[in-house]
Amino acid sequence: MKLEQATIKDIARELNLSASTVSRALKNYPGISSETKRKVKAMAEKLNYRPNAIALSLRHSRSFTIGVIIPEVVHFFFSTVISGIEEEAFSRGYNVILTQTNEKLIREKSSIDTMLSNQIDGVLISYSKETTEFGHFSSLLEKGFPIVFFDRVPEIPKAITVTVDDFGGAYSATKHLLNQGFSRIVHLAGPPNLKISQERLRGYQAALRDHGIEPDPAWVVPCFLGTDQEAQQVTTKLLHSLPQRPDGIFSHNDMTAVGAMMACKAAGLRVPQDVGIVGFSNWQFCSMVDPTLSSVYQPGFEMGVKSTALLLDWIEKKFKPEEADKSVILDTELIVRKSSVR
Amino acid sequence: MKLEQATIKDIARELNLSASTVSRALKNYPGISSETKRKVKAMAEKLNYRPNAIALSLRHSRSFTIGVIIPEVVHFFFSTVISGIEEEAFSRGYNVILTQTNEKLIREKSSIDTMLSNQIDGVLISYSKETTEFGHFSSLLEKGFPIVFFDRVPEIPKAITVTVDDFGGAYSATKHLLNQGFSRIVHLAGPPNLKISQERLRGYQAALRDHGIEPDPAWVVPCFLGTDQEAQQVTTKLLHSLPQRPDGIFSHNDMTAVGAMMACKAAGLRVPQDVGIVGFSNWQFCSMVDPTLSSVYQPGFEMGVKSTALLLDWIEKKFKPEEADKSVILDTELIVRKSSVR
DNA sequence: TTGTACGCGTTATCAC
DNA sequence: GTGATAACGCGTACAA
Repeated sequence: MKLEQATIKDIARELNLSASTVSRALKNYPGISSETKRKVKAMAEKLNYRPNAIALSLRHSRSFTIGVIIPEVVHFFFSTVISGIEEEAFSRGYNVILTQTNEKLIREKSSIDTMLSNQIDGVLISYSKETTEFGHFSSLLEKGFPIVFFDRVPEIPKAITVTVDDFGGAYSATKHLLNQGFSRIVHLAGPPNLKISQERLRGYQAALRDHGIEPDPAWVVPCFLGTDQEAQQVTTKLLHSLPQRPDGIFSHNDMTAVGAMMACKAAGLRVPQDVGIVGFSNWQFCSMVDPTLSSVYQPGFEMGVKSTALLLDWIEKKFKPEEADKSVILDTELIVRKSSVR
Repeated sequence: MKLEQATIKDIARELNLSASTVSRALKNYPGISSETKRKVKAMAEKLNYRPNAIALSLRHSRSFTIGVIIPEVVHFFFSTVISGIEEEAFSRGYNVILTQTNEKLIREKSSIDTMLSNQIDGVLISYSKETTEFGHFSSLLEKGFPIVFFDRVPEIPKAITVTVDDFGGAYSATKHLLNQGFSRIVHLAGPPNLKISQERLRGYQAALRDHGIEPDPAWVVPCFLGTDQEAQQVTTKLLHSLPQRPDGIFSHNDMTAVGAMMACKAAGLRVPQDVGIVGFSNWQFCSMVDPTLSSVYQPGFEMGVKSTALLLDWIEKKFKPEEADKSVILDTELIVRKSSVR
């Protein structure tokens, strides 16, 4: 059974009017008798009329729909971004169609394809870990198609981006550990093709240097999967392999920070007395683990709102992307909890 | 700048053919010379032709899009369900448009409205905590519009539902606590208008009775928000207000279970030696808290796949909802960790 | 083997 | 104050 939606024609037939009159009456056009308007609206109500957005899209070559492409919904951070996106989009009369790539480049490309088929007006993208070249983005950008990148942003010309201050967040996290008297600080690093990983690494290094410590590459260990299991293994190995046992860990995300914490506890080390730990993102569970985990808060909701606002402004031609650099960097905030204070 | 998509007409013009010939050639209709097909396809490639899904929707009165309405994406459980939904939908050629209600009834209703305007072919719903009457669902169902409910399902006629065995999960969780020697077990209960809450409560009560314990209403405490803070407060109060101190906690979700755990630790009680705790859902962080949290696993991904399969089968008329009860109950599994084993 | 005409729902434009 | 027509992109019954 398909839902038989009443159309303008149905209303017109019932009232012996033309479709155009009905259309005008519904939209309160001048030059329609108020009597007619009344009758039309009553009938629309009675037939439970709902404008057909598909027909409107076809007519206007505008779908009032934006696409969102993210790696995974299960990430707490992305969940909060989504909330921000929906908030802004709905309040401005746009729909949102969402796909996750599961970190696969193929999915990323096919998502864009189907979205274009569906005549989306623009797209918000945070790309996958597999993505290393950006041809599928830049070809669209060159045609003037509105794209705003958030969080995981490519370094290509004309790209409009919304990020957080990853460098600053990493810097203050590391500085905080140093201030607490931790000096042999390792960094569990994210995938190097993501700019956020690079920035967090740079922030870590800068803080060390400013504290008179020359960063040692051996103290930067890859945790590219970003899972707690991986971090647990890596950290366990780390505690034995380095010439000096690390006494601080700055991790590129919270899952890995918790993994590191578990590894430390399993090795008989006390957190924070023996090892100080700081994560990145401030996920829900930071306040639930024991000891509670210090972390760098990223304003996910705000990022969603801001990216969407930029995209819709672009779509609605409230600015031209070439006119000015509209890219945005949002502030982070270090949330100090027990895992890093001794 | 709008993206100037090439249309069938463009291809036709370039090749001095009619639009219909191009259309047929692209779809490999018989009775088109292979030479023409070749030329058309080459030109389609060259112009980067993409069929306009909007036009197709209008023509077929089918959008090949399904709607998904959930309370919140930030819930780990719902995130996994979404993954399952996307998986099944995409593999069968459908798009997904997602909205979250933020537990608001108004948002739920308006979401349905905009989705209907967008001519979705069917909808998957897990309703909000505010929803207590189901007129906005049943009126659609009566018109034969395909709706499949998952997880939070209403008890209305004709509703097709996919749930997990909440009763069974709660029963085995409680039984497990009893078997471990905990006997004064409280239940942190969810909102009573949700059937899942009722079932989890019933499972808890049944397990107690089967163990010769008559359930005491005073031992069932509301935790309707479902947050860890709320649970922490409630539990702290609980530890002092009851005539006998509880030695076991079965909570209706994991956040509240962790809140309870924190309250117990803060009160100087050891988990699991003094108090055994079991949660529900098996969120990511269960293995990250200390002690690790026992919980009832719900197959979220599978739930997404199954609900979507049912919905699409209905849409594609592979079954008529009135013919048979197609509702599905998925098995849960108790994951025993440290918080409940002494 | 290919072309013509029409309709899906809506609205801008021109006509009366 | 209201009606007829055309157009958005596509597919198909019918005609040639």
